Amino acid sequence: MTSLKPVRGTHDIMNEECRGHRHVASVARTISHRYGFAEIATPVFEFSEVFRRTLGEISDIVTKEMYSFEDRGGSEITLRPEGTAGIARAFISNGMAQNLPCKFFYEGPMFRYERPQKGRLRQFHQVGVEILGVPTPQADIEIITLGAHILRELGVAHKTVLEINSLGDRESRSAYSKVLVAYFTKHRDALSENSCTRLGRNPLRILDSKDKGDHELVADAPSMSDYLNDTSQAFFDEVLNGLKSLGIKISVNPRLVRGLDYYCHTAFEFTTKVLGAQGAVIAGGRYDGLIEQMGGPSTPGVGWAAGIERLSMLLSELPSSLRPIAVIPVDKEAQSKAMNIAQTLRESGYVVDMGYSGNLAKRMKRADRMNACVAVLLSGDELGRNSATLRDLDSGEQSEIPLDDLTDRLSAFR
RNA sequence: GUGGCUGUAGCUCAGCUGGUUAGAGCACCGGCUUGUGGUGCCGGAUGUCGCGGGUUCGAAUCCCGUCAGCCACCCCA
Repeated sequence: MTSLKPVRGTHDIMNEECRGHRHVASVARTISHRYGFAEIATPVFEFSEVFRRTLGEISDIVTKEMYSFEDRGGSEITLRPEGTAGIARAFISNGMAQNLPCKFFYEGPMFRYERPQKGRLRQFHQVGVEILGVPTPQADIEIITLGAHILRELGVAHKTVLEINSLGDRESRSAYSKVLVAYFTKHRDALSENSCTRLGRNPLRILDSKDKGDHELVADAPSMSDYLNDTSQAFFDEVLNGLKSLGIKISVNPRLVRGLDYYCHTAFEFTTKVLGAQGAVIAGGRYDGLIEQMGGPSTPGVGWAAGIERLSMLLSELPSSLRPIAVIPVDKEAQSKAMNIAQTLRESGYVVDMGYSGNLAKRMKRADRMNACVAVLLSGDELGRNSATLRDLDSGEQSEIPLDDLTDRLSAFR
């Protein structure tokens, strides 16, 4: 056991946890489907270039978190660290610009070489959605509403808040960026070490620094909202109003930013306080520049991704699973007939458990452990009379019934 | 990548300032009950005390290293 451990940051997902993951994924899938999103499953690995181009050479993900390797044919391959890049690639590869808009839902494992922590693993799982080809705020509104809907359906909405901000279009953003760099450069001495390095490569990120000293500087820093040009402001207002009219509660957070260049306009996160430091459960934004940056036709996009593990930890209870029916042969003569009966029941849609060995007591015990609702006891004698014993495992009541009535009688336990 | 805490049975943990056969509860297996589970009673099995090295007459206990987990930074889902 000591030598056969899973790789750091990975683990085996089973039982309750597995059911939790499944539940999150299936709720996300069905609700997304209701909004017209079609599922897409891109490969879990791509040429490394796909991620380098979309995530940018300087992002943390690309510089230190990718699982990359050279395959036997000499290709540079990377296990996907997130889902959008693969979809953008698929969009271009398949010439999907021909029938816009495209609405995609995806689900699956992602890989990032990070130091494991609560809500942060090296192999983790996401569900996500993307809308490609819609330049107007309707897409932003729809996609955020979808996120809120999924959280509500999962019963975790009350544990989250929706934070939202606008990064403006390219013009607004670069104007703001200049002012911000100037401001922080002036106060460089007071800035934390981390933020000083961010000043050079990613000044916007200073805005959500966790350093206490930085907070004061940030509080007095020029605000993005003052630098949005008219188009950008109008866009943001429309998103905000649209969400309000759909009854979505929002909290505008002018310090919410996105690191990567191609992000513009809407940036949002559904965050929670109950998961410690890893508070974002759904995060996304608009990325009008992405497809073009990858070499495709200029196509606007907006999307989000959600962490299945994180959402799953928020779940307070799982939907109850179907209780099985235990089919129990009491003696050897009944063994093969029991198989037949179990098979018939399974084919008519019942969940049936039948153990492989053990006397009656053991099989009853097993039925109990499996949380079976009813046991069908079969013996040679009874089968000779064409009957079986039906035992209600909750009340303990049991009676002998004709085999022909079995399916009907069991329907009461469905 | 940086810092702090932790690592004893399948799980949750106890084991005081080093002292000889390493414990409990839950779970598991068996029996009371050879055709009846969930409660009860009785019994049983299970550990290279994370791994490697060191100090010592003696290490689960102290020291060093390493690996892993947790928490935070960083980053993000």
